[in-house]
Amino acid sequence: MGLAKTEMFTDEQNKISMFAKAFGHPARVAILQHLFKIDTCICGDLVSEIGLAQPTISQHLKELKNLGLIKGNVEGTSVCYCIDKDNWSNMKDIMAQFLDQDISSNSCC
Amino acid sequence: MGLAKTEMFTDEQNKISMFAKAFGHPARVAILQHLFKIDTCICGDLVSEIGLAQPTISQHLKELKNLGLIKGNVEGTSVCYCIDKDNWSNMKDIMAQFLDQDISSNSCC
DNA sequence: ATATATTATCGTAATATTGCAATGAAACAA
DNA sequence: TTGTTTCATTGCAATATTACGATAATATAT
Repeated sequence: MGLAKTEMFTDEQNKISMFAKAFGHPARVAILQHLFKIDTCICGDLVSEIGLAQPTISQHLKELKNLGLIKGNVEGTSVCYCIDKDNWSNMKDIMAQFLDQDISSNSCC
Repeated sequence: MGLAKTEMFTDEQNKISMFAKAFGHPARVAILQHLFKIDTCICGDLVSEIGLAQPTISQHLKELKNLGLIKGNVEGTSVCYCIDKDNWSNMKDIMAQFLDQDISSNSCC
């Protein structure tokens, strides 16, 4: 069906999977890494940096923006995209809670 | 196209996105959380715990197993699934490197 | 006004993902 | 053997994702 049954899961589980889905494409990982690296960015840079077509990059940026992980300011004819620090930090806490679960030693495998 | 152009990205970027994709569905998040919680598990438990049909759970388990995040031992008629601790730890390091990037303060937004 | 530059949106094609009913495979019990 | 239990696999339908050409929208420059 291609449709996740989100209503049967907790808000936390849905939130984790939504953030994870955003990182589930190497282009978005590359975009975020580049935004961290230069800390100020316009989309044109990304198109030449990443190697995908401009509409494709624009679409990936839109997804990251909808999730709140980045924000963009219009500056003349171009748009300046950056990491949204507060939301990134918040996301990191949620993901860390999931990734850093303790593993006890009485495993059967 | 639905096809990610993995060849234009680094191994690290592809690895991050592959792990993230595994966490990109709430059912797999729930499965992993449950495996952490009880530390010994058979698939039957998960079907009643999660609420999806048995073939669906089995498919999600297969994906997690293929990535190496969990492993399964056959025990009579049932299969015992657990977290693969070494691989989980390794994945955590890779994800942390991505999530914990420093944000300098000369942002434009 | 016209041209240029930059980004967003639309439309479409190709592929991937999700979910489940039906069925298969393997181990065990009676 | 025959049935039961448990999990995997197959096959299919519905939806989502990815990518990009064409085009629109906006701001700036000449």
